[in-house]
Formats: sequence, structure tokens, C-alpha cells
Amino acid sequence: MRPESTFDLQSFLPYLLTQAAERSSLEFQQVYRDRYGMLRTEWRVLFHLGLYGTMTAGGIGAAAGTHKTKISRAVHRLAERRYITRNRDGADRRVEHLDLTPRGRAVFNELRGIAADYDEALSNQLSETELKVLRTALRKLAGMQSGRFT
Amino acid sequence: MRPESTFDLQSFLPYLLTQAAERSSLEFQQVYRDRYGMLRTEWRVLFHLGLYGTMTAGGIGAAAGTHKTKISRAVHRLAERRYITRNRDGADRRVEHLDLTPRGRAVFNELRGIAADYDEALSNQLSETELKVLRTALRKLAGMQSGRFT
DNA sequence: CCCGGAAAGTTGTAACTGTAACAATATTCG
DNA sequence: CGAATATTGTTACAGTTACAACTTTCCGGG
Repeated sequence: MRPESTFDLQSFLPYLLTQAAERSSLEFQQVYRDRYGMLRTEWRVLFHLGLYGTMTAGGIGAAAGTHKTKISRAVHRLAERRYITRNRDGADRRVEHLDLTPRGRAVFNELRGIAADYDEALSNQLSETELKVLRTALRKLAGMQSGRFT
Repeated sequence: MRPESTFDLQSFLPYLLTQAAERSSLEFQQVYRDRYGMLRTEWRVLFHLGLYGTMTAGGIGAAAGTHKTKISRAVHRLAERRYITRNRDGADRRVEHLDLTPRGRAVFNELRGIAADYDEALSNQLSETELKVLRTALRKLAGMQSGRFT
């Protein structure tokens, strides 16, 4: 029989991660929302294109672990605002290649600067080692399944 | 002028945290959704009551960092399913004291066991030190503001 | 006492998300 | 070739969330 007193909500990783994620995204989110009316998925698409160059919707979805319908809608809105262009592939006409417009790149550049500042502000709350271990652990958790457990 | 090549999405804490949080919540979420039709906020309310005993909606909201409208709706749905009772405070009639019903406690006990197993499965992917540093860092990030930075 | 303001919750509405179903291609292989 | 199947991306609809406005109750100063 399982002991009753074992479980601690404040140590439960999914809970702790969600709290930290929500909290740490808050201020930055505020910036791209208030300033550019962007949602989180739109921000992600913008950053993928800005950092990695031309990509397809599917490629971004795979890289960011985001569902294709969310990507589809984000792409639609970004194109509407002329932050990105959509170019049908010649060989496979199901595919579209996405790119930042100059306008999109300008927004990306500004947001990247703010993101870098924000990341630094967060990082300064932790020691060097803490930060290093944290990033490693998060990458492991983000990239893996625990396997069936129920 | 800021260097162009500095920013790395895979090291950006808010991004990394969100990815890890989404990923790690997914499987557990599946359990309480499929099995009990519960949403995340309902799960949180249930666990707060199960672990800490009688609480008010406002108290849970403050403890969990969750907006009162989300709590309000979660409480409504949990009461509807007879997982919790709502008792008006005698002295301050704006306040309701919430408690698990026996039925709610049974569900809580089962979910707590599953949560403990899941946490263990996740924890096993990390070393002892990693885990310790991770929890400390997450608590810091969850509980603090970076201050003005924009 | 009683009025203004604060606090605890609730509700309306518009926006966002998830699931599944869909259309338009591409590919496989008998 | 051509029917079955897979892939890329969109859309419909139902369900969830956010924000603001609201109700009810409490508190403090005149």
C-alpha cells in the first residue's frame, strides 16, 4: 500500500514546470501581445523563420512541437499582417515555403533583442551552474516521453 | 549595437520551460481528462483540497497562481459532479469553504497515486543532483518577477 | 447609522484551441 | 496506368479561456 504522505504538489515536476513556464513567459508575452497583437504560436513561427530562414508550416510544427492547426492559423495571421510571405513549392504543390518580409524581420529583430534582455534578466536570478543544469534537464524533459505508466 | 548571432531559441528559458511543461503535463493530463473528464484547473483544485484540506476559492487561486474566474468555473464543475461541497461561511457570507466529498477523495487518491508514479518516471530520467537543482531553480523562477526590462 | 470603496465570486462575450473531418496533392505498387 | 494510401495544410464546430462588468457582502470614516 502506498503511503499517504508521500506526494508533494510543490515538488511535482509537471506542476512546477507549468508554474515556472507561465510565470517566466508572462512579461515577454505582454510585449509581443500589447505591441504587435501577436499570440504565442505566432511568436514562435516568427522566431523560427527569423533564426532559421525559409521553412514550411510542417517543418516549424515539427521543430516547435506544435500542432499543425495552430501553425496554420498563426501563418494565416502573420501573412495577413504582411510579416511573412507564402510561396507554393514548384515540385510539391501541397507545400508552402515561408519567409519573413522586411517588415516581419524588423519586428523579429526588435523582439529578439527584448527576448535576449529578458532571458538575461531571468538568468541573473540563477547561478552559472544552476543555469547550466537547468537547461540540460529541461532539454531532456522537453524531448522525451516517460513511456507508458498508467 | 547588439550582435546578430547571440540569440538561441533552444536556450531561451521561457521557450524551454514551456516546451518541457507542455510535454511533461501531456501524459498525466490524458489520465484525468479521459478518465474523469477533468480540466487542468479542476485537477489543481482537487489536489489543493486533497492535500491541504478545507480551502476557499480565493485561497486556492492565490496558492496556485490561478485567476479567480478559472477557479470559479472549476469549482462549479467539481461541485456539479459531487466531488466537492461548498459551504457558505457564517461570519463572512461572501466566502465559501470547499471540501472533498468521499467520492472526490477517492478520485483524488487514485490520481495522487498516478501522479506519484508519473513523477517518479520523469525523475528517473535525471540524476539526483540534476533533479535537486532543477526543483530549486524552478521554484525560484515560479516565484519571482524579473523586474522591468522592456 | 450610512455611504464609498474594497473583496469574493459569478457571468457575458469575444477570442482562442482541440478534434475530427475535409480538400488537394503525392506516392506506392499490383 | 490507376486505385488505395499517405501527406500537407485548411476549416467547422464544440469546448475553453480571458477580460471586463456585475452582484453581493463586508469594512471604515464621517
